[in-house]
Amino acid sequence: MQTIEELLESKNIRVTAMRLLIYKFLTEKQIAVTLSDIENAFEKADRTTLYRTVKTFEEKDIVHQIDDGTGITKYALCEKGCNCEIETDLHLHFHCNNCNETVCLTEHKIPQIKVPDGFVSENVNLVVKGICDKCSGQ
Amino acid sequence: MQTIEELLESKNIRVTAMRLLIYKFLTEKQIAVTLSDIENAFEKADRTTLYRTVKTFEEKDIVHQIDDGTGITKYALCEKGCNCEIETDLHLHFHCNNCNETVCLTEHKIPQIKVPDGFVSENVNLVVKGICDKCSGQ
DNA sequence: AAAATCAATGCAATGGAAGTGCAATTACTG
DNA sequence: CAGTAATTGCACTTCCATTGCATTGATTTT
Ligand SMILES: [Mn+2]
Ligand SMILES: [Mn+2]
Ligand SMILES: [Zn+2]
Ligand SMILES: [Zn+2]
Repeated sequence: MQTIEELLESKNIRVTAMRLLIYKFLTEKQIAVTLSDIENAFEKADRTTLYRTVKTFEEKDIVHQIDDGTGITKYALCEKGCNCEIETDLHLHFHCNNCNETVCLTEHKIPQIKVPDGFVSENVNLVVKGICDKCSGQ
Repeated sequence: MQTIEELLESKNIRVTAMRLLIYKFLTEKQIAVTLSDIENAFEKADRTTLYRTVKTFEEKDIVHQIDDGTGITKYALCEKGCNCEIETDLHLHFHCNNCNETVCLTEHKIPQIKVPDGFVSENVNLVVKGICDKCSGQ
């Protein structure tokens, strides 16, 4: 089991207090978060720093971006061993219309999607919307 | 075959010159369009009018909104007989990474997606990204 | 037909999120 | 410890979406 410090170093990211805090925040959240969520959690820090930290994490495949259709970009930690870099880590995302939370369903891979002749599929974004387990009350 | 006027009236939308023009524009375009696209096509008209016209069309299930991941909302005419209102008209959308165009693949229905116990699926957004037929050169 | 009513349009302004330039600060290197 | 490079904070900008309000235009009522 590697520490967060070790993880960051292994990805060639300098360890800073801010980065450790944000990484920890992301691990504790079980859902995808917006930049505003992070802002609210770290009111002392500057928005830009938080923004750039997340962008750094994204470049280094520590988090992946999620477009759940709300119009606001969300981020979630990548699973260990995920292959974000080859854009083939195609798990689906679930957005709850009730609580507005979005979760990664990493177990649920996206099925092969057929496209018409002449079209070349490189990447797929699949978001299921509905009621999450917490809100459906079971 | 009903005229555009008849279609609008059947949906309880007042027929105006602007609405006829925008509807016609949408039928001529074979791809999903942004508000800016419409703006450029109607430079004499005010952006707000165009915006509200499209919103009206959307409410009345004449167009549907498409989130193709570019961050800019696009719109396309609904097929006749589509069931946007019950959110079960689940065709997929294709976004070309080369020409940046997005098309409805209305023939390609979205397969049934399994979600974990406790989750209730109400709607699915599926966007395939890659190279379109025009750009793949075949 | 004129008055009254209601919807559509145009203009101006706002809000929210994303992104950038630059200076100040902090961390690393020798 | 000095020099260098990366990180952080502040201010500013851009872009798209959205709203308030006055004006114009169309429809209905008398
Ligand atoms: Mn995910
Ligand atoms: Mn479509
Ligand atoms: Zn929920
Ligand atoms: Zn193309």
